[in-house]
Amino acid sequence: MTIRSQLLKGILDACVMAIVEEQAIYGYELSQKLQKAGLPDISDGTIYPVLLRLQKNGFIRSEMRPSDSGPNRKYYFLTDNGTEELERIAKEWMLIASPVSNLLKRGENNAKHKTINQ
Amino acid sequence: MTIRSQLLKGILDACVMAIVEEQAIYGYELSQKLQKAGLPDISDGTIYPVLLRLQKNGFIRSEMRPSDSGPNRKYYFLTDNGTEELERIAKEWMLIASPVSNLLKRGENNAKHKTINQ
DNA sequence: AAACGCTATCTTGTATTACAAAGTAATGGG
DNA sequence: CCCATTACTTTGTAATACAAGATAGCGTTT
Repeated sequence: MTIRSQLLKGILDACVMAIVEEQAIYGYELSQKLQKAGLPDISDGTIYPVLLRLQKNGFIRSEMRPSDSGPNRKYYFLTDNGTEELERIAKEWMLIASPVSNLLKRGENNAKHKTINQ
Repeated sequence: MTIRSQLLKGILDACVMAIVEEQAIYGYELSQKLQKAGLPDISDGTIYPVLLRLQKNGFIRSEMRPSDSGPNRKYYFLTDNGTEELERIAKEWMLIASPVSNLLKRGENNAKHKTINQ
């Protein structure tokens, strides 16, 4: 498993909900949106389970619609519960991301750090 | 499992390494450092497995030292491999954290977003 | 029509890891 | 001697990103 996989844990659901909130979207298009948003190479084997999970939990709902070119598409919409959940996760994210980013900046020049214990 | 648990996945190792890089430290003290850094309530059931994993992978090494009050302490140091790994994870973190934060900002006012599909 | 490529979705299995829970052990104070 | 505190370890569980594979509709080319 890659580092990236681990970093995405838990936050991918919120990313998907954030995109669905902006506009109703179907799975295949979603992976392209994620790519544009700066999260490339999220495979459909990842995305569809996320969508199913979100729907099962009542955070999104779906609606089949025909396509001009190709098989039917399942469009997803954010529910009210989904909006609440998204807000909750977004808050938690900020709470975690901020201190982590600070820690990982590591004071720019680490050669300086020679503590008593070293 | 909480949202927070998921968000911490994969990044906790790097946080621990970042702290160990600053100064040699033992497990018990580490949880207090994490607290101060803005990551409270990381239990020892989480921290010690992290330390064991990092050591097994050669990213940190340890050294027993007597304590003035209580049992001996196992101090941890970052290895050269650890420094490299930390840098790798830090880069990946920035790559993920930035687009995620953007997505989760959700354009401040979402009431406006009424697309054709809604 | 047969073959192909693209669009689109779903399912199964695996590896990883935060955390709870429980246990072990050393020290010093009462 | 008991107990609190410090300090470390082990075991088990739940959650989830992803690979891999299966299914199927549509248009274009052969």
